[in-house]
Amino acid sequence: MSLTTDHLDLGTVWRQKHVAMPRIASVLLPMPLPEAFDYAEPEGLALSVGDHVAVPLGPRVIRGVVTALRDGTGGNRPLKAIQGRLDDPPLPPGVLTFVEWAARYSVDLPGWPLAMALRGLRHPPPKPDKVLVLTGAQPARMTPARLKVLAAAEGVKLSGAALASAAGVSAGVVKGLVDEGVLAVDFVEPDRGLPQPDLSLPPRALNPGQAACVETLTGMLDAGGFQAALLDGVTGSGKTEVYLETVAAALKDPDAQVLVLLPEIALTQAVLARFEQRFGALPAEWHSGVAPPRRRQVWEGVASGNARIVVGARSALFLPFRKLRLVVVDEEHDSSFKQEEGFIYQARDLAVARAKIEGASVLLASATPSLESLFNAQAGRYRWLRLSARHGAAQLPDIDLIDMRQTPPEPGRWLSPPLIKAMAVTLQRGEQAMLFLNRRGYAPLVLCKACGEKMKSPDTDSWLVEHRYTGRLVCHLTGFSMKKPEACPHCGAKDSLVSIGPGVERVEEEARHIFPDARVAVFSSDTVMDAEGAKALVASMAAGEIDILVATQAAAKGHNFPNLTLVGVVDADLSLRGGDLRAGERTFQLLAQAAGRAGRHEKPGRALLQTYAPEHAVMRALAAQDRDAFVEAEMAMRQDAGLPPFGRLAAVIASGPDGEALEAYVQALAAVIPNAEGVEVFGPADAPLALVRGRRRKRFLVRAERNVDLQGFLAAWRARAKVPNSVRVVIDVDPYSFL
DNA sequence: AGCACGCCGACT
DNA sequence: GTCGGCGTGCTC
Repeated sequence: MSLTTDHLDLGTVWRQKHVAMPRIASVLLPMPLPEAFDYAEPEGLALSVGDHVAVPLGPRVIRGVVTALRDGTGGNRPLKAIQGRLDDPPLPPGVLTFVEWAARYSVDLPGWPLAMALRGLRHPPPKPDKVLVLTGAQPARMTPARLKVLAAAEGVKLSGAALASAAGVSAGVVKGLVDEGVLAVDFVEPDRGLPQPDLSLPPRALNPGQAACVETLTGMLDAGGFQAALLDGVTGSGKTEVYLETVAAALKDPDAQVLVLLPEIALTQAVLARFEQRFGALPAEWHSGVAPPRRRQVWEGVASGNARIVVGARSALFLPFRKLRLVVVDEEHDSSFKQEEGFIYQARDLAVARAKIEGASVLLASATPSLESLFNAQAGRYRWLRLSARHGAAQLPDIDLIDMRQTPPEPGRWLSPPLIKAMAVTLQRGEQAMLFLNRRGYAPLVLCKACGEKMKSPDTDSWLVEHRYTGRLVCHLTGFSMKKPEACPHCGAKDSLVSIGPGVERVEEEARHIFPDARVAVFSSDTVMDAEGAKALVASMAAGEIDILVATQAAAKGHNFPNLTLVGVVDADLSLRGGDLRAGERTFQLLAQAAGRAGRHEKPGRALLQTYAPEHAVMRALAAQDRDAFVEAEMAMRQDAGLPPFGRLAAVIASGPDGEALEAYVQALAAVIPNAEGVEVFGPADAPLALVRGRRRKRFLVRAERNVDLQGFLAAWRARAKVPNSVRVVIDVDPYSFL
C-alpha cells in the first residue's frame, strides 16, 4: 500500500454546459521537486486553487494540490491531464501561502512543507464500528445462555465480542443468534470526538495582574488583524489561566479557531485536562502520539472548522485552519520547537508567520523567554505583558551556588558536602528533594584504562553512553547500542573499561549509598517510557512515596509537588559547556525551570546549584534571581558579536561517504560565495561531529546583518555549485544545534 | 520520494 | 545462460 496513492477517491466530475477556454493548473506535489508542475485541466472539471487532485507523474498517479490556474495549453510540449479531483476538503489559501513562505524561509523545496500540510490525509478515517442489534425475532430454541445474551443486548449496540462478555457467554452463542437472525449486524460511526467547547462555562478567577493581561489580549483580538504579544511571567504566575481566557475570548466569534502549540513533552494529560475543565470538552490533539485514523479526523475537523481548539506540537502549524484567530506558543523558549531533521524550521517563528498570513493574533508565553522574543518585545514589535505574582502563598525558592572548587565531592562522587547536608535536613523534615542532572544513563563516557581508547559509536564520532539498567552502551545520536564488553575491543585488556562522568543512574546510586533508608527514583526518558509511566511516577512523587527523585530535563517542568522543597542541580555548568550560541540562555532557562520546582506551595523551597564557575554571569544572575541582569549581559554579548537576535545565522552542512568528493564540493562551493554586503561566510570546517553513520561532514557558517535577505543569499549560493550525487547539502537557517 | 533504466556477480 | 544488486536520473 503506497503512502501517496491510496484513498484517492475521485470526486464528482462536473460537466459544464458550454466549452470553456482550456486551462493550465499548477499542481504542487508533496515531494522534493523544485517547483509546482503544470497539468492540463480536463474540460469541465472547474478546478479551484486549493483543490486536491490526482495527477500522473511518470508511471504513477499521486496526490497534489492546485496552487494556480491560468488560461492556455501546453504549447509545443503537450501537458499531461489531471486525472481528477479528490473529495478531500480543499486547502485554504492561507495554508498555501504559508507552505510557500515556509519553503522560502527554510531555503528548502515547497514539497516538504506541503507534505506536512497533508500529513492528516495519508490514512483513512476510522472505520464504522460493527455492532449487533436485536431484530425482534425469537430464536428457534431458547437456552439459558441465549437468554442472557438477549437481556444484555436489550437497547444497546455492542460489538459481538463485547456482547458475549457482557452476557458472560462464549462468542459461539452470539454467533448462533446472528446466524438465526435474532441479532443483526449494524454499523455505527465511531465517536467523531470533536466536541464543541462550552463557552458559557464561568471563567476562572483571575488575580489583578492576570486580568490586566487578559484585557490587553482581548483588546488585541478585538482590534483584529495580525497582532503579537509576549506573555512573560515567572513560573507559577498563572500564564495558563491567562491564555485560557484569551482563547475563550477568541472563540466568541462562532467560526474562530485557536491553535495552542506546546513542546512535545509538555503535551500531557494534565495540560489537556486544564482545557477540558475550562471548556467542558477536550481540545483536538495533534502530535506524534496521535493514531493515524484520529489524525485524519482532526485534520478534517480543522479543515471544516469543526475543531475550534487544537492543542498540538510544532507540526500542528501546518493544519488547514479555515479561520485561525489566535495562535498560542506556550514555553516559547523551548528549543524543541526547532525541528532539526528533514524539513528544518523553528515553529515559534513560523507560528508568527502563520498568524501574519491569517491576520490572526499570536501569543508567545514563557517564564524565561528567548532572547529573540525579548528583543522583539523591547523593540515594540510584540506587546510585552509581564506577570510577576506567584499563586497564593507560594514563593520562588532561594537559589544558592555551591562552589565545587571550595567544597568538592569525594573523588569519584558527584554530590558535594553542602548539597548532601541540605538533603539530609530536607529528608529529616519529611520533605522531598530532587536532584537534577540533564544526562541520561550511568556515565556519558566509557574508556579503557589500559589503552585510553574511548568507546564510540561505529562510523560516528560520538561517545557511547553507559546504561547500567540495561547493561548496554548506547549512542544517543544514532541509536546504536551494544552489550558492554568484558574486554576492551581495541587492546583486548580484561576488566579495563572505566565509566567516566555522571549520569542520572550514577547519581541515583550515590544517593542510595548516602541515604540508604530513603526511597530514590529516577525520572528520565529511559525509566519513564510513556505518558502512563510519567503519570504513575508523578503521582507517586506527589503522594510522598518518593524521597529523592533524580531527574533529567523530562521532569524539569510542569509538575507541582507540594512537598518538594529542595532542588539540587548536580552539574549546573553542563549546558554551558560545548560553547554554542545559546549555551548561556539554555542554561539559565533550564536551571530556572528546575529551581522553580521547589516550594511551589506553602513551604518555602531552596535550590542549590553545583558549579565550578560561580563567577560566570549566568550563575550570578541565577543566584541573584535577576533575569534582567542576565538578559542584559547576554544581549550585550550578542550585539557585540553580531549574533542573533542582532544578526542572522545559517549553517550549510555538506555530508557524504566519499571524503574526496565531499572536499571537492565544499572547495567548489567556497570558490563561488556570492559577494554580498553585510554577509560573512566562515568555513568550510569539519563539523563538530565530523563523522556520523559513516558520512563525513563539513560545515560553513553564514553570519548576516539583520536587514540582509539571508535566504536569498543562501539559495543563490547553493545554485552556483553542482552537488555531486554522493553529497547531501542541508541548510539550517537560525541553527540551534551546532553539531 | 518513487520508480525505471542500466550495467556487473552467484544461481534457479 | 538469467535474476538481481543498487547507482543515476527523471518526473509537468
